[in-house]
Amino acid sequence: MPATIRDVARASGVHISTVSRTFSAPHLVNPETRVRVLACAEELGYRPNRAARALITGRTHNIGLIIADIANPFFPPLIKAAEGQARHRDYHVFVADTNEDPAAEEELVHALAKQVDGVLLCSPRMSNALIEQVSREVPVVVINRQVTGLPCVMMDVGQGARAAIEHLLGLGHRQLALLGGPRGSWTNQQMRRAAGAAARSGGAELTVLGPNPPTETGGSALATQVRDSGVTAVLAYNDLMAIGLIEGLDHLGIRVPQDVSVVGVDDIALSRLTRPKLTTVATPTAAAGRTAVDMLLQHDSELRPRGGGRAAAVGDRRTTAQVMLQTELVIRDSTGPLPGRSRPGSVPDGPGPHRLADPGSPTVTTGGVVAS
Amino acid sequence: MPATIRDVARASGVHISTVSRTFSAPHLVNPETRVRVLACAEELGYRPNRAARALITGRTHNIGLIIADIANPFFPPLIKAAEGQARHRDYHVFVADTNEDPAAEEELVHALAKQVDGVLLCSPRMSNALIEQVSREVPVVVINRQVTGLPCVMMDVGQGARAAIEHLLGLGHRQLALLGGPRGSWTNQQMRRAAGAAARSGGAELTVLGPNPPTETGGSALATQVRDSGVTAVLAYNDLMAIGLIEGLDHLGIRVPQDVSVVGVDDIALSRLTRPKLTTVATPTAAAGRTAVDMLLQHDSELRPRGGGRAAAVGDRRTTAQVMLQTELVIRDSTGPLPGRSRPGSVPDGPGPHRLADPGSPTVTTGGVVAS
DNA sequence: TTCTTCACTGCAAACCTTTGCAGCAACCGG
DNA sequence: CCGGTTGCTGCAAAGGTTTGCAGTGAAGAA
Repeated sequence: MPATIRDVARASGVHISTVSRTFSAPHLVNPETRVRVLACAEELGYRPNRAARALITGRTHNIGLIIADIANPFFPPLIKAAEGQARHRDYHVFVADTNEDPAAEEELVHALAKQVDGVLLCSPRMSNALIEQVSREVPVVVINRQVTGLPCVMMDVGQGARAAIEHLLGLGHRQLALLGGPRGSWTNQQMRRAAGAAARSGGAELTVLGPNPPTETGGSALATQVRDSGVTAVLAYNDLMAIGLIEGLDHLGIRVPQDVSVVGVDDIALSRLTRPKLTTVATPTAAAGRTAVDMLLQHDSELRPRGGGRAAAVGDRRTTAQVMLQTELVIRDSTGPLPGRSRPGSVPDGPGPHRLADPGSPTVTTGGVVAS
Repeated sequence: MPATIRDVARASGVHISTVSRTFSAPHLVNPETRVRVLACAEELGYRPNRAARALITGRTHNIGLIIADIANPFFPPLIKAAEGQARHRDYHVFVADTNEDPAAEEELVHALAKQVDGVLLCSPRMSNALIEQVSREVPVVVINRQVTGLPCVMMDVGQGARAAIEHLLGLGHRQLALLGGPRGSWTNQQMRRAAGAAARSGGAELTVLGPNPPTETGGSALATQVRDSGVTAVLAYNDLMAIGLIEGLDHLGIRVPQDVSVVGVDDIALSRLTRPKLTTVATPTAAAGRTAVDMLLQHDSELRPRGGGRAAAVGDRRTTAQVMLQTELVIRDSTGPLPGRSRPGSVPDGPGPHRLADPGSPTVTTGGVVAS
């Protein structure tokens, strides 16, 4: 039913190669011929078959985006930013969700491999070794993880966690807890290390609870543990867990921030909607999406050798940069002074969130260019 | 670099067709040969090129899912359900986001057309005529919209809106407002019609405000209008708008539900997290995702004719069913009795949500099978 | 022994497109 | 009038796979 290039050629009385050129190199064909061909194509509803084109050009003009959990509101801004950036470069993004399952992750990248020019691996749960292996099959940019030899875009959650801990120390807290995220998460490691160091150097004690599923339920399930541990302030792996925890504490009759302070990570839209509004470490998710697409497509314009070897596909790994994006602590209403010293009952509604305008572009390249 | 079928054939000393059969019809090849071929394939890291396979079989084993806005928490459960169902049938789902833009929508389905076996059009914003047109290019199942002659899965928001209005009437409200959704939304029409009828037959007045963007901001922007209109209860197009409205009213010093009652639609996870918890119309989004995939793939097993015509691709339209899924009103804390009669200050925390277990499968086929 | 059947494998066409090369006509400068 | 350039078009190979058909050898039946 769908018209092929041959149908158009027949209808317009030219060779198929002329039709092909009409679409992929219009300047090579006579204007008169061109309009005739275009008219026929229009009439027949012809659209070039991208799969067939990909077979020979080696370019699909698609990129894959693999993420752990679409339902986590952390991802949509990243997805949208990546889509927008890709669209500018005439690429499409296919999103796939792995349900936090490393096996599904691997299967997906294999399924995607031949249908896309590269994949963005976002917050991968699989091992570094496996990532390196799949990166030999298809160009990969890793988001939210550092793996040597591969292009990565990371968010400096270590710095964020440190800022959060220091904020809590400044409020007088000395008994702190960290709600760990999922096993296999690089972010989790970074936070743990940085938070631990910050707490130690502030003379405070940090209890680590976890690993846990990085969801609201994961957070609320920890409420009793948090209560029993006697801590007065908590840093959660992400906002969802923080919100879940607040919810769970509420059920136990523990108030936030009067009795316990809670800090999240991500600054998802939701964190502005809950009561109390969440103090959190804002991560530049949109910038991460844009940057990752740029890195994957940086060699876009390079010509592809015909015949000889396979395509020097997009994202040729001759220079692999590693980019670290900055995070920022946004102070809202879920943190307050240590219970003992608080002016009871009143939450300081004072200065409100002291946050700079949306980071967007202040991307800091720490890794620079690394030869591989 | 990536190994092709030819490399494997050479390595294992057989013809490429044997290699091909080893993967797509193992019973046709000698067990000994098979293990040898598999071993070589394993060693070379060979994976069949799905694009090339699709070129000849006419089946990509991919399905496209086009949605208006990934950031809307309404969609993720649907996406996940569709992915799960597809995986069972050995299909992959590619998700794409249109940013609520009808033009992007059309472009996307064209881009997807040749790379998938069918597309799920979820809450489309384009015209019915356009949908019918693209459905001639690629099999389509429409979600959240009724278009005659095409398979559709809908949620009965009309019934939901009616139930919501009746709930509000029961609480004594007579001045009602409906916060409209985006232009081009079928759901919007259904709600408007049903809510209008229910209000009329209850002797109440219904003001329609809109159209509006179906987001939290869209809701909060309407706060002053709602105040000035003097209504005492509001039904919003979706939960996001409802939550935004509550937020906006809060800034104006108007309390929910004491001063104004608010009902949302969708029952997104978030609606259980805000304070007050949202009264809302629960929609069976997961079931919708599953059902849509099933409908698209129902002719999966049919053999494809070689040569002759093009593939009788998936979702052959010989019988096109239209399925209507039921919705359910979930009463929580954002609705209360008419201000005049209320016991001031206390929100009835009483019976809590009186909701049946997650609907899941109670899917009701209203349309039955329709010849096309 | 001869014929049939069977299990397996090879051959080659087909899917739809891109692209290097060659052909061809018209035009230009000399 | 000739050699060269320019602008356009056709030819055919290539890309990786599937699959109908035909061929092979061996086993079984008559």
